[in-house]
Amino acid sequence: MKSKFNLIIADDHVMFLDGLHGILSELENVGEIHLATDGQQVLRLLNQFNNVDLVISDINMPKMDGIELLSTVKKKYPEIKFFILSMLDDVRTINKVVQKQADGYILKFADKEELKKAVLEVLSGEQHYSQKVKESYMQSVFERKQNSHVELSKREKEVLKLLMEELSSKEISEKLFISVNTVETHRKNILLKTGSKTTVGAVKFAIDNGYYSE
Amino acid sequence: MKSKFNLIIADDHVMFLDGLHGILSELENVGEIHLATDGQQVLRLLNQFNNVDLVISDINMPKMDGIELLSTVKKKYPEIKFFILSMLDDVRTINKVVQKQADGYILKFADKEELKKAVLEVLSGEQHYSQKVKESYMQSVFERKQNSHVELSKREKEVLKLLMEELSSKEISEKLFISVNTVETHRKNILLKTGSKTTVGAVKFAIDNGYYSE
DNA sequence: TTGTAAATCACTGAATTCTGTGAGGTTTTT
DNA sequence: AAAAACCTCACAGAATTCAGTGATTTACAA
Repeated sequence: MKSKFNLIIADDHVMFLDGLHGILSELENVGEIHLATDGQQVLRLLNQFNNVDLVISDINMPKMDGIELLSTVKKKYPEIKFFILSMLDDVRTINKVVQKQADGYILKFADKEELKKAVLEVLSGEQHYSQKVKESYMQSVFERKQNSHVELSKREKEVLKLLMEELSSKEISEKLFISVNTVETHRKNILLKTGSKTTVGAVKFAIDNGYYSE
Repeated sequence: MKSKFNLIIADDHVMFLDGLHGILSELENVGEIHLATDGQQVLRLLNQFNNVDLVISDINMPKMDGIELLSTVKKKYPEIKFFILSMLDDVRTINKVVQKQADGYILKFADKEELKKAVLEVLSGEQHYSQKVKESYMQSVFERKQNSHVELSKREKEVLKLLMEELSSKEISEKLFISVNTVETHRKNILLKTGSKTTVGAVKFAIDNGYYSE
């Protein structure tokens, strides 16, 4: 294990960045700390310095957000540790982060001791997720079990996607060059498969399962 | 002008609070700094210490948010300076803060130098608003009614929430003990306010804006 | 080859949503 | 005190969705 590690911290709130910088410089085995206010800047820094060990990043940032940055970094520099420091604690965000193999996820509600601990853990190869994050993730895993075996057909997905754009059955039928009756049948089957009573359920399903790209 | 001023800083992100504390202790004419993680705690501190000169507060906080706290403090302790430190830069929020006579509004995008400068200015009786805040406010003054910001009424939120549970208008009316016609009117207005063509749009809005807790 | 799933279409009737318009009382803001 | 926003209710017709049933064709797999 190295004695000095070099970091990049990214957050578009400069003031928060200043605070983080202060907190992390208190750690003895931390060497250089580079600061960035958006994702692209992080990539430039990684290009410039080839001795970076850990990237700590917020999610909401201009130009390139933390999730996208995470993907990019993990693909291009698989050996670099990456963890998310965000105030977002919703299920969907957490899912994305876990899916993309982040080494950690800390909420900004945490105090600086937890942050320091997390940094040290991640640097030594462990993972560190906030308690709340873990709970949310468990919950989502449980929820997913309920509709994981749900598979929509290709056509049903197309219909659902257009439905998400607030089109009526008639409008969808015109877009897909099929009969309104057919669209209605597809919708019926979508409700059946997703266990929904109304279109509302189908919309929630679509969002939960990524059939809808906002 | 006093030589030492005492502050209270309030933010529910403990880590941010730590950072702020560090930054502000660098100022020479700052004396005691009290920390709080919600609005009610600030009120308790004000009750306990009668030598506080300035409160710096975030907006999003549990128990009592920054706006409400601002009102309360300004009413009860008109001589105490108060400024908002938030990441919210939407027109509506800014309007409220300006209306309620805050001594300043700084965005978390600012750097620590601006924060220090702002603190000193406010302590010496001036106001300090971030450039962006001023711009947003100006814009809102000109645009007046063109508020693109969507705010649902309390009742509308209730209806939307039940709608998200796949209830029909009839079922919602039974839950809220109101007429079906009323529910329909609320739904009508929800579609209007959110600019939706169908319920699908309302559902997407609900999810995007956290009106739906999965 | 037989079966299963998918995609297509049709018909009906009931239920629900959407659109439009109006209106009276309450609460909040200005 | 006046204005604006909110909550309530009503009616009505058009449009849409939902539920149930059944059927043909294709495609892929057991």
